[in-house]
Amino acid sequence: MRTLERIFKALADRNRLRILKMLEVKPMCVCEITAVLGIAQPSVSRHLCILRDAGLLRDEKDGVWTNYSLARGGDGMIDALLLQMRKWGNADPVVLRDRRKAGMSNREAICGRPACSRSAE
Amino acid sequence: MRTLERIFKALADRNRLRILKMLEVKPMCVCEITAVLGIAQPSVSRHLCILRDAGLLRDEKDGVWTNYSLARGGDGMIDALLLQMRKWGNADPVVLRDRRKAGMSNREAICGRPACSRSAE
DNA sequence: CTCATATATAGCCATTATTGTATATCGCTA
DNA sequence: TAGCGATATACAATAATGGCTATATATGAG
Repeated sequence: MRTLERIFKALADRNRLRILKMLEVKPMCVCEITAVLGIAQPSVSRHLCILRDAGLLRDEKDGVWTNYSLARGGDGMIDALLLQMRKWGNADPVVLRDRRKAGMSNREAICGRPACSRSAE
Repeated sequence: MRTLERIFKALADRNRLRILKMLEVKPMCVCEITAVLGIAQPSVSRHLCILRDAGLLRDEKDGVWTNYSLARGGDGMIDALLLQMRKWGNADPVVLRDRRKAGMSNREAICGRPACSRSAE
């Protein structure tokens, strides 16, 4: 019950839904998600934290970056919910725009300023 | 997106989840639900309103009473969600207790005081 | 070591959500 | 019509949420 409530609380926010819908396409790092959402980075960090704590996302550190992706293969409840979610909201203009933005601006385009020396990637 | 958010917001509350889980067993009127939840009646009314506006419940007036039941046969999204919900939280102690209470105390037992003249039912 | 960058945390503020009390509304019965 | 009970609405107080700014942490480069 506590778990169920936490999951639904995590889903009960417009920006967090946007995050989930864009992560359905591909894993993304915090700076990419921040660029798409257009809100402050700390806000994004907190949203990601809430989604992760609810079990909906997993994070994987990759050097300086933290990549977030949809959780899978864990709790059956989460899997079922994420599977359902994939069917919903795909025609929403905001989701479409976010995905377009996410597709265009990959990490290099966002964080890849000269001073960042991201050439190793 | 707006719809999705409203649905999840409706589900993101402990007492509203309790309401849904007890309505999975049988339709109930407001006074029955109030007796089970143990919170003030206006609060219950408000919760029911939120769940109904999200499309999760439907209400049906029956004389003095308003019976609430799970929505069905309407939006595919709601149906799928309610179907999933039936699988979750059934072992939760709170859900079990609520259902036991709901089963024992039918409307007559709750509202059926002598002055209420519920003999017609 | 020092700096720059990516991400997380802390603190504060504005908004929203939840609750209870009081009151209004509606339906039934006498 | 008067009265009672079931439900809904109004309102005020408190709590929770989401956003931003500032700062801390961590990782890699030089």
